[in-house]
Amino acid sequence: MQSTIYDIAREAGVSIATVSRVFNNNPNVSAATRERVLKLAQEHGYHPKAIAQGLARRHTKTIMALVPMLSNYFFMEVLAGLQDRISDSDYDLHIFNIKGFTSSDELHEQLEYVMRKGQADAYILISCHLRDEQWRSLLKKYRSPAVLVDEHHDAYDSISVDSVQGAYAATKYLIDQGFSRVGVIAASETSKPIQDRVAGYCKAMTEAGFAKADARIYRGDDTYRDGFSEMGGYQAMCKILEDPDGPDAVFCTSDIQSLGALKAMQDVGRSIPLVSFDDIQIAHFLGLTTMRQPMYEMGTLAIEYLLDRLEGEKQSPPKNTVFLPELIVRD
Amino acid sequence: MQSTIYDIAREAGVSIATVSRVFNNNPNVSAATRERVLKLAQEHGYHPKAIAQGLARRHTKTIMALVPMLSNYFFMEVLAGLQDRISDSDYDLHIFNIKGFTSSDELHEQLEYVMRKGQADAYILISCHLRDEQWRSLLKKYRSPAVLVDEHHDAYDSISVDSVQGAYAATKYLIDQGFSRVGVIAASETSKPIQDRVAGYCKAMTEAGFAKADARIYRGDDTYRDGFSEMGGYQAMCKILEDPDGPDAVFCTSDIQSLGALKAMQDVGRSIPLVSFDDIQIAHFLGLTTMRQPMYEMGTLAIEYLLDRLEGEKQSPPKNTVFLPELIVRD
DNA sequence: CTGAAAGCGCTTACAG
DNA sequence: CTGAAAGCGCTTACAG
Repeated sequence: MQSTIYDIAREAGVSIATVSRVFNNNPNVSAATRERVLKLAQEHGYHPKAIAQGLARRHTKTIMALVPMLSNYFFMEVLAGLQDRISDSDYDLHIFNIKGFTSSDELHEQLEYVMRKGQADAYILISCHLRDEQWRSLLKKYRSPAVLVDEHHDAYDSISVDSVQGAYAATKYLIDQGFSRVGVIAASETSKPIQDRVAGYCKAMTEAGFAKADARIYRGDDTYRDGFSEMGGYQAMCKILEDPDGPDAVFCTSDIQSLGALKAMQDVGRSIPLVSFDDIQIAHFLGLTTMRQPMYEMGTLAIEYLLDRLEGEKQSPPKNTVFLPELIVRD
Repeated sequence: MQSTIYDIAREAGVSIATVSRVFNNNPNVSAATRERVLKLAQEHGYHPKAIAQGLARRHTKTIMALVPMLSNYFFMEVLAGLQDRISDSDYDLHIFNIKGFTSSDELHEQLEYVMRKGQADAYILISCHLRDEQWRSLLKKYRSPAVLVDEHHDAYDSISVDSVQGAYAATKYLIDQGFSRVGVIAASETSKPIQDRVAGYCKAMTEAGFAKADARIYRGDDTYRDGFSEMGGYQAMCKILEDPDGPDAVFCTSDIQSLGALKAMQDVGRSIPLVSFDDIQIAHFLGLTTMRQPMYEMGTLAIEYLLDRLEGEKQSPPKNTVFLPELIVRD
């Protein structure tokens, strides 16, 4: 068995309180006994167990990021910000992947499942979209600090991007270039970001004087990752290319879908102007024109919000930051 | 404060042992009191804290995946396998991102830092490369089950890919096509997979009768992610394109570098045949010919190995699986 | 079917 | 500078 604080204390001829003190850098330990304890610990490979410390201290010095689709490029960029910012603190970041769910009720349930175990001092909920009453019920049960990323709710600290405005700007950009049949590659209708981006597209179209009937909305398979996938974009673009009355320019709801769309165009040897959304790393190398989300900054900000709740003003009203996506022109 | 088992017990008029039993699905509880307890728990939002359970039970029902570069496409595919396989068990997966390190000593230290806290019952160490004595010293201190993925050591369960053979096959494929100046886009010389892949390349070259001097090795910036980056591949390809005596075909050590290389070729309007390594998701949509690593399978297998240690034969000798990469021809 | 009690491995006033 | 003791929130034989 791994040795415990008792083993070390016994061998060092001190009480467990003293051993605890040296590991907590309490100055009230003589240099001699500190050294003796440390040496013994080294020999035994002893270190206080986080679980026991957590119980005794009533906090774990851990922040947990909950994310539905870990294998998502958006998340990875947010994560970079999370990591960089948290490494300045004395908290550790644990990442937990929410299993597949088919309804917001299931998501709600799974969020509860992990939060109620109380494994972390605070939570970062990334790309989790719930209904108002679900957010409220969650808040009522678990009062550990939580920040929402890529989602907005008054009762929580939150950091999101204005998808409607972003999609609006992207579409308008295309319209202003003179394209008269701008289409959109969307994905699952149940996805909130998709709803917003389609809404932004429609808004720009309407404002430019197009009729409702002029809306050209295309979707590929949206069972996998809500359609935020290469294949989703590929299939949607295939439909576009087959459509004799199809778009002469396209707004695509994510970079990863654009990769698929690009391949579809390449396969048939045609090219349609495309504006995308996200600006993940590969976008630069794909030469994608896209609406940039400040993913890294969203990550650092999320940690700052949480650290503030944890160590600063715990009771201040929720802070909601909404970023405006920025058009990055390439190609 | 969150309510505890004592609150529920008191209100239900039972002992904490009984409350514990209902949450552990112990059949020795009358339906009536089970219901009463559950109802009260529901009202209070009570659930046993994982941390207290862990201490009392002496295990956490948690497996932790340690990975140096979370934002790595290779890891994401492994992760998918991890997730799918673990969801059949009653273990949870926590992911911990090892902070940046510049030497294997630092990596070693950081691995120790997290493992010694004993937060999980078992560990999956992904793409962690240490020296023999470092692996042994780690093993000596922490006897929780651990499996190595993308790394090999006799003393541990491990799952890896034969990079030398993979690179050899890729290079030979190019040589067999009649190219006489096959080059390689490598990355950091300190990276073990890179060393192996360059070795495989050299082996194929030598075997085909080329002299040592014929080896054409190119590298871009390798400070970021050991050179496993779009930019690394981009820069290396730029050098190739500028070299009048440059390669007429290239083996590239990873798909992500190939993306950069592709862009470099596109920028100058030239194209050189490329064989890559990994077969991450985007490879298909990029039309990359590549040596496929069975990343998903590596993930599922890793969980199986661990579950076996945890619940099956704890003392059997280490199992080492080495996959052979498979050539996927595209383009 | 249920409870009292010991124990998991720590931390932290409190007293000296 | 150090120790005895209570407590963190649970589980689990043991006894009934």
